[in-house]
Amino acid sequence: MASATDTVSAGSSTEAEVVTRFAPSPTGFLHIGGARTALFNWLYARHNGGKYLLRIEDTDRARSTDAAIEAIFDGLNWLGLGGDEEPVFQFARSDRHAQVAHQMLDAGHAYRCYLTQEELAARREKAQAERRPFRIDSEWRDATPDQWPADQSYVVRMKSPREGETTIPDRVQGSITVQNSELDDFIILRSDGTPTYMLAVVVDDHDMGVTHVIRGDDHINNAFRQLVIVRAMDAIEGGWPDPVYAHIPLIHGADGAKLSKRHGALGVDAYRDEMGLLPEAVFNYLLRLGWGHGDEEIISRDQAVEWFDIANVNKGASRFDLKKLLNLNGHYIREADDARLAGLVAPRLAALEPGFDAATGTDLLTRAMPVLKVRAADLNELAASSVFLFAQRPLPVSEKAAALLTDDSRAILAKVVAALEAENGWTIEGLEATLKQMAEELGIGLGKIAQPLRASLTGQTTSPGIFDVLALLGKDESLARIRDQLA
RNA sequence: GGCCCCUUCGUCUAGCGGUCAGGACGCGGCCCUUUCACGGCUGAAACACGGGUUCGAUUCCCGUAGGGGUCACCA
Repeated sequence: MASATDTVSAGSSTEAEVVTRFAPSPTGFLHIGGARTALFNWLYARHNGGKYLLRIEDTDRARSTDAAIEAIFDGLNWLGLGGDEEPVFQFARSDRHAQVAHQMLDAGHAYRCYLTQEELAARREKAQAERRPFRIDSEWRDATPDQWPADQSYVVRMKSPREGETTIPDRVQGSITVQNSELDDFIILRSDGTPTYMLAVVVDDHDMGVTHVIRGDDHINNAFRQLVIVRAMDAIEGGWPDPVYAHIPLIHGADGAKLSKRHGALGVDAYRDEMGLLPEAVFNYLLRLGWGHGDEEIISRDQAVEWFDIANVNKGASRFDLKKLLNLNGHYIREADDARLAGLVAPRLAALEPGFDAATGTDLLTRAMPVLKVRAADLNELAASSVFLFAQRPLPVSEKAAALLTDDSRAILAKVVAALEAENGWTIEGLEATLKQMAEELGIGLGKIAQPLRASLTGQTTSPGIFDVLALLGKDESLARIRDQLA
């Protein structure tokens, strides 16, 4: 059966198909670094017309949680980085992992090691005390079955090569060479018979047909160990080619240190919910972190798929810059559809202004969006700037706005009321003409009218253009708000 | 500490032997302007250091320094 499958796939076009995968462990939310790894995998697969798969590495039963799994899928879907097939859950495949381990055990590529954790710890300490590097050198490596203790548990270790060197032609980092003497006999099956990550990854990647392993460069050292397994299996049954490795640099915090909770290793849900970012902005920002295409900054999804190549991925780590992310977000907000934005802003606005009811207010919110969105960098700012539209009279007036409402300006506002009452069309153009004419007649700048007017209409010193505000609020509400400040 | 990797403005990057070292964010100035934004123009700002190779190095090689990653019966 295996040979039949091989024969079919060897000559078919699927043999050359690119298959990538994103394999997070569900021990926490999907952080920004993981999101970028997913993005690069997705992009590479799309660019090459291949497949992008998801695998949940939940073999650490103590630390894996369903909530984390949900958070990861949620985050990926938000960014449009869901897998092309149903995700694989690693833990469910432990029997197959163990099976492969035993194949290697039987073929002599791995061995039963009866060293206890206590013995290992003692040796490690001793080595440290003598200040010499510690490397596991198990006396069980070449033990014969008759030497195996009767009822003592054991782990299964790989017989890593001890001579020569191994070179990985990494697509991002270039050639990476390590002396095989640096490789230790790592464990593939724990004493309770469960597989370790090192084994599971290799087996799953093989079984899922993964051709390109694109992951953080903190896995570089693992690649050499994983290759030991790959080559052992290839020697045993064939059909286990070395995967193409591409170790992408990590993302650091603004201070250059490893990303931690303090500077941005938040879950992507935080970027969405707390910071009010748009997925396309995060997508674009992450794309430009460690990768570039000439002078291009604003890059759409389709454009990214067309341009992306691992060859252009930088080797050095990059720092996370929230300012630039926000700038990008502002750009995408300005480009976003008004109704969509209104929908996103509604819940935030409801939390800020009880007077807002999504059922009745979304229409006005949508109509206001064109003038609101040009001055917001995130959804929170957008919500805050739309509060005035739904605030209940009499409006709360900020300190700065109150300072604008002097006796002189109230006198002007009284004239404004009179002029506006006579206004019929209530169009932006009409209102503008009326107030500009009034300013001219009074021999004052338009600002002398606009600022107090803004204060009375919005309770703030900043807002969209004053004629837009008047038009949005409507005649009755506008006049009522102005009169509130004259009383 | 051993091993592996990295190094262009403050940050993200372009560059792939000969460029006034380009763009973006941020910062300064100017313009637009009823406020705030947006937008436009503009300014300051970088090839870590030392050796080579070469007619010529930001670019190739080797050191140094700095930074990062990794050294589990975690993933």
